[in-house]
Amino acid sequence: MYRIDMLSRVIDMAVLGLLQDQDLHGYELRKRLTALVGLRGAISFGSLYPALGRLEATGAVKAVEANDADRAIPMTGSLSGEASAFMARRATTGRGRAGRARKVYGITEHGRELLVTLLEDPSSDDKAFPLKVALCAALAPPRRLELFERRRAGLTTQLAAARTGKRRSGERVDGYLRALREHDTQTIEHEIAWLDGLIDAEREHLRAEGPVTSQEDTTE
Amino acid sequence: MYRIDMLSRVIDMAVLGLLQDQDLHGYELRKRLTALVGLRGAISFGSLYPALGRLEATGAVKAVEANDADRAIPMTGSLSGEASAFMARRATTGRGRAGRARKVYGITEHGRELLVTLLEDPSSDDKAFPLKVALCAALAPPRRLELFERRRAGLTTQLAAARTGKRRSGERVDGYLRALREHDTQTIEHEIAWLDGLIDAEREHLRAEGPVTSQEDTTE
DNA sequence: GTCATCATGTAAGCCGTTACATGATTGC
DNA sequence: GCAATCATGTAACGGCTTACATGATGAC
Repeated sequence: MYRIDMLSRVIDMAVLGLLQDQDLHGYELRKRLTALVGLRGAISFGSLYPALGRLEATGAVKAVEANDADRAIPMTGSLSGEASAFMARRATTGRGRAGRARKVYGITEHGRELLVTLLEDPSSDDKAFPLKVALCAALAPPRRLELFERRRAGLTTQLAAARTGKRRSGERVDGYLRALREHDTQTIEHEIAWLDGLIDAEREHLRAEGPVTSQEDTTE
Repeated sequence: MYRIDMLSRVIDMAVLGLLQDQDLHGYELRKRLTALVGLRGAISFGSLYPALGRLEATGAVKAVEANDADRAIPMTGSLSGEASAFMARRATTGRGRAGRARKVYGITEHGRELLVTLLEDPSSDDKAFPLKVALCAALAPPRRLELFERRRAGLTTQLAAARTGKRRSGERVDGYLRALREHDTQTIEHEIAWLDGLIDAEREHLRAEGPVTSQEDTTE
């Protein structure tokens, strides 16, 4: 069902995450994507459009006709509400919208499941962790907690390795390298502290909201 | 002279940086490289050997015959000193060393110049900044200071953009995304503070060591 | 009338990883 | 004799960026 060959495709995760909130077309999607991952490299059309094609081919998203009342599609220039289906070329529906015919995508049920699968996959944690945090509201609370704890464990290991692996072989270490390593260590410690905050809040929430006590939690 | 098409090749910079200290063969180089960039993704042979080939072809490095007294080549199992040239196959020079014939590389004068060019190139700052810090001892003090200040300016811009660009269009922002952004902001602020320390130390050093006062500084 | 912005796509190329091919030596 | 480590390379493939191709519309 879910093509294994497209797991760990970070862009797919981001696209599904955005479409989960509302239907969007490619151009708008790219703007949101850039805002989402922002600092760590904006994505380009050359990877976005093929990604949308892939997701459509596997049935994770599908083209929709922009007129459902609740899932508002922003018109990039604002538009009232009754945008009829074929406003594409020279239409000037409502208050005029420009450019080529847009293709608006919506997420499918399959897409929602795929998103969860992608978010839960531990092998993509390293490359995609910040994105996963941004989208983790889509996860079941226990899975979310696991995500945070997995990351915390990984960082702890890194920290231990950094501290143990001192002074190996003929490695020259000048002041700049030492300063860099020191800063790296502090950055990791800072992230661990941040994660501890998230983990605490998450556990609090689990205790308050869902005292399930039985199985159901150890599924999968 | 310096092929423009190979600028911003991060691996080249790292290799040159390591060979600058001592002659090394590929296998050993990879271990050091992994220790150097460590956390942010270990490099593989599949990219290292071609990189060495490229650098050799352009004359930035050249194969050497491992016997200069001062530029000791670590034998991965320790070896005294008189490692003769053709100890390759079944030789057992000194105290036996295993495996295939090793190819030991040394940096050339051209390679040293290339390294400086690579380190000074602002366009590779983003991808390679930590590496540049690790190797920045090779830079002239004023260039080093520029590197730090350039980075600081970049981070400041990012921070400003993050603060200004709040609440755009129909963007949904949940608690997790907010927490992520908050953490990102703090991480950037932390790096700026760290850079301020480096910059101060650098300026101090410049004032004490080299009060040149004249030109010479504004060269290129 | 032409520039910027909106909008979608394709093709070429870069850079990197994984997997493969090869082979010697040391230690169990 | 078998696995692990040392050691060097090549080939296939993946995913992303750049550049190109196309085209409509609104603002100046």
